Amino acid sequence: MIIEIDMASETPIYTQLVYQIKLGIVRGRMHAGDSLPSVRSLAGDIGINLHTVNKAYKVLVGEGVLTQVKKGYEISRETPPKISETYKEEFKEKLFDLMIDANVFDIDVDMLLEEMKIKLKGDEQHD
Amino acid sequence: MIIEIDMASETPIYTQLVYQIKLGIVRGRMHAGDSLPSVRSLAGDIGINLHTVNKAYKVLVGEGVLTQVKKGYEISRETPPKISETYKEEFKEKLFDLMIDANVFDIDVDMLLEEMKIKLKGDEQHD
Amino acid sequence: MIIEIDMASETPIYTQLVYQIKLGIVRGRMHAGDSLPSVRSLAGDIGINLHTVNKAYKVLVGEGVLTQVKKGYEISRETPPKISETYKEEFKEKLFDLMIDANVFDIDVDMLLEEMKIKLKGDEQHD
Amino acid sequence: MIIEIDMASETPIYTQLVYQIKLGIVRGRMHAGDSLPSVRSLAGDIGINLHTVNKAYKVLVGEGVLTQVKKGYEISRETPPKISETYKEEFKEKLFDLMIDANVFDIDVDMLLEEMKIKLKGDEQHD
DNA sequence: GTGGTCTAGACCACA
DNA sequence: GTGGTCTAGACCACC
Repeated sequence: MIIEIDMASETPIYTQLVYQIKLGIVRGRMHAGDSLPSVRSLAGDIGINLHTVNKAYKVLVGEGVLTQVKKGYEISRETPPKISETYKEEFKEKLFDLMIDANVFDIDVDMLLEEMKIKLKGDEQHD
Repeated sequence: MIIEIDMASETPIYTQLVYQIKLGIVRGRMHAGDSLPSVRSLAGDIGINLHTVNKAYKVLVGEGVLTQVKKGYEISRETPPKISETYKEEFKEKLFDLMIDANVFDIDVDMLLEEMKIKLKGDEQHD
Repeated sequence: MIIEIDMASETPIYTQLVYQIKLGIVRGRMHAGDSLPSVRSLAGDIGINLHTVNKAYKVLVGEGVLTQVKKGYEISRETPPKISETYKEEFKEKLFDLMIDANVFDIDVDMLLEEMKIKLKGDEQHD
Repeated sequence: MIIEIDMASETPIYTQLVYQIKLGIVRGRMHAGDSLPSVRSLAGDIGINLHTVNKAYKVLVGEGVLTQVKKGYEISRETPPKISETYKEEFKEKLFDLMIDANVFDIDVDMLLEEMKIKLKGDEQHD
């Protein structure tokens, strides 16, 4: 698993981890039913605290992205994970705030989104 | 000034305040050179501490959105405020993370953006 | 009298006024015994509050630069004004702090001082 | 860390703290990458409020002297911190005002500067 | 009236 | 343990 963590970023490490795992799914590197590395081994590989990995996994379980099974964690088999209304509200709030900034600072969001669609596909094909 | 703060939200109050003020500008309710309510009066109106308002104002000054003058704070007269490269990077990161979630949870971002463009204009015209 | 006040500056107006008056003396535009404009007229000319001009004059009296006489204020006849040890200590502190910044931010103070010596003389001769 | 704060001074405590930290760097007592004492521990040691220390640290981060990392604050690794034009203008203003006073009060700045260069080096070598 | 500074104490998120 | 946020209340400088 390829995980990139920026220790200097202001984004909490567990949050970065959450998004890196989701990114793996979006790019098609990980599929429903795949099992994840153990908390201990992943923490060791990345060089971060056990608790941090644990928290990231718990968050993903809470979102329905991962499922905890006997032998550890795996990608949930039911897709797409159902998201709660409150989560969707949070999502919209965040997006709305970003749009406000885009307006205030004159950022071209449409162009950025095009870039990102490409970046999201990433190396989807070489997997 | 119309300010809506959700005390139950996990978003810090000062951050909400920052976005509410920016929203006022984007919607055309406040214009370059307009002066803002004093730290104490706004705090009193909203029912929060003056330090919280102060922090929001300071953040906006740091972003170039507000300017501090002898008699208080006002909307910066130079528009649009130039945004630093590092800030833009942060912006892109946040947007990228949102796009990941949109993919994972099958959210139609394009549709949401249309909604938001309308919401952003808001009551621009009745002012 | 030529007084330049920057209302947008973070330096208090009365402080700017104090320095502008001292600058007039240093440049030889004003001499011992000269009387100053009345508080009211100067405030009117600059467009600031009476209290502000008053405070500046009071500070200068306190420093021995001005003397209050029946008809108003005049430049002290005794030169150079004696300064207290505590004032000199303050002066040294300020200068020391500036030197620290010069070191940290790699500013060439010697060069700046040369510039300033010229600027201080200013239009000394055309008066 | 050696920090000297004058509680009776009219200079704000956080400002004194800012200069004391810079002085530590200039004197070579602290180097790029060194981590600073935690906000709370330093506040406790000096006997001031943690918010006051916090503000000093924030100012230094804003100036590029300190960097905030996950585990706290550290001296920025990139040296020297680049200083903005507006900051340099402020610096020149302050220095100019001091030079005015030096002229008015007949203070020998050149001599003081020599003293200060020695004081700045301080105990650089015994460390 | 305005903002600036400082204190004291609380709760939370992160690692 | 670390910093982030928020509150409450105080005193001061400036205009």
